Amino acid sequence: MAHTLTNQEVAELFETMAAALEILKKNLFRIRAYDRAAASIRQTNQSLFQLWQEENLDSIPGLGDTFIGYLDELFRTGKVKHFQEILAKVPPAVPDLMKLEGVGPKTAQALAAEFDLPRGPAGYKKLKKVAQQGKIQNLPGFGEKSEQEILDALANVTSDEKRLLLATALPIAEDVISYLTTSPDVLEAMSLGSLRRRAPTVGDIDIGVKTDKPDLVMEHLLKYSDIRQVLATGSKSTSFRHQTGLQVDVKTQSPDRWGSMLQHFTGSKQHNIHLRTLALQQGYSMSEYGLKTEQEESLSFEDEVNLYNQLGLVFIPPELREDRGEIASAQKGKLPNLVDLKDICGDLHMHCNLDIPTSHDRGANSVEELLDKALQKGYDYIAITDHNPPRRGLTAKERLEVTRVRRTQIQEAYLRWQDEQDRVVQLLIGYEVDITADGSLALEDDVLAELDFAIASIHTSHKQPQETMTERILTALNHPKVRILGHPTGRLLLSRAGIEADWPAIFEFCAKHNKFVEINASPDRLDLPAGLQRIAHEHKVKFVINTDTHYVNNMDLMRYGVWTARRGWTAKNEVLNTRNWADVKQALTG
DNA sequence: GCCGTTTTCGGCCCGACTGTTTTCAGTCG
Repeated sequence: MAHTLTNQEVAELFETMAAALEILKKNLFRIRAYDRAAASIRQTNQSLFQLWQEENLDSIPGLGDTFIGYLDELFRTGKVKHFQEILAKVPPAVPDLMKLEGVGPKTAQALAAEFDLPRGPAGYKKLKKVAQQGKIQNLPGFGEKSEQEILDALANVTSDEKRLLLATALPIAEDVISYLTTSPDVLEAMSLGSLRRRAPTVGDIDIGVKTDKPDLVMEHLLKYSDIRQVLATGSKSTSFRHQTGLQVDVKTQSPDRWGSMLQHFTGSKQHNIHLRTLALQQGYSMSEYGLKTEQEESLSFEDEVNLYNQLGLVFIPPELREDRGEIASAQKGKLPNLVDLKDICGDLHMHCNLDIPTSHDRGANSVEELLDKALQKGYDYIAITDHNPPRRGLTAKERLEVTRVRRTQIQEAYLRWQDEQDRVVQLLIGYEVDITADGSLALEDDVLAELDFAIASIHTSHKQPQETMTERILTALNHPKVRILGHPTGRLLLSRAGIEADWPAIFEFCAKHNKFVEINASPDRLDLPAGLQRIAHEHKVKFVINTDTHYVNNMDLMRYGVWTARRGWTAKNEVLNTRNWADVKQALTG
């Protein structure tokens, strides 16, 4: 009987092992190997368990023969004997204690051993008690301040650990940046880290400031009104907890080293480690300040392009910096020509507010409002794709009837609107059709025949087993009217994992039958995820980037879809809605 | 314990900040 574990659970296990080995003062590089493997597992989109079943675990960087052996044992038996032996040697409370801010393996070990702390909430409770009694400050290596810090960390333990959607964090960062730039000493300020890499969710906000007067900038920053608590402050770096609970790190750098600082704090960590290893091979030691030769000569960089070039690489866009092969590709000068927001010529998935029965939520705005916005954005075409009429409560005949009425109403509104414009915005009329649990579409063929095209999406029964799900999707895609697979995995960031399916089989089908795979720009979806896009490329799949607009201003979220596509290494020529109207019309209705 | 346009052995990224320290260890990113 196999034991299913999520990637997160396995990653945590490896992190716990790394901490235990550190406490036991084992070889530093062995510890680092566990940490690297954990990081690698965390950022893998594919299920580790599934990869194990397919004997593909060696495709994950950082997993060698030994680790793969451990994982094999873990998935077969639910435990790893070697891990249990190691973990038995450290107090059981250590992993929980390490979740506290400022508490690492050594501190956790010292506290757990001294006070005989149990694991979980009981351990936190006892720790709080001894801290309040002033018993911690008397331990060697501890003092009054570290005791207080432990109390502060305990107070934050529940509210912490939160990740936010990219679209939630970005405006917070933009507010801090706009405050910073009110100081004349700030020459430039921009978000770095996972925010700049446009990761789907972010755990903190990193901001870089270009300045010649770092002390004055930090002084200015500490007066920012939304600071809840200052965590650390110096002239190079200040960290604070924002009112929202999010941690914000602000770093300063002089203009002559701005490029190195951007690179360093944009990360990712794994990308930087790889890059520094490459630098070492070329005789440089690399840091946030620049490169140093073996003769201690320093090279500084005002911008990132020069820095990458110095290492023999073409510039790597931030979205690619995840150590997923981008460094090797940049050495060969072979990075894809990534799609850009300005390449987008239209939006092919949006919902309007016509009073026609729909199976899911209707849009909030009229056809004319959507067209106005499309014109304003310079689009050449849009598609209005409301949810299909429901199966319950309507007869097949009524579904056909409301579909015809809808089409007439949209067309009349469109013609009236277009008549008043100098520029043409082309319009397609479709539905977003539910893929029902058995793979049939939620509409009859004669209703589908009324449409220009259909997007097929899963909105129910997300938990079907992989084989059923795959068959279900392939059956739906097989209908000639269906041209787009909408929000393919159905994931909702921070709340729902995506479906399990045989993606290579689905992608192969899509490529062969000219079906387009949607990259949904809705900030809580960002679906198809980057890792699956990479697999889709291998099968020569074409994509379409859509906003799935329900409120007219959602059309401005297109940039999130483009960023997601870029993170998946998707090039302009792989995206349908970068093409002209004739191509799009042919592709969706031909 | 991983990994290889130097290698199947011998390397393995770099620095800021903090607290408790008389020169540094621990934590974090």
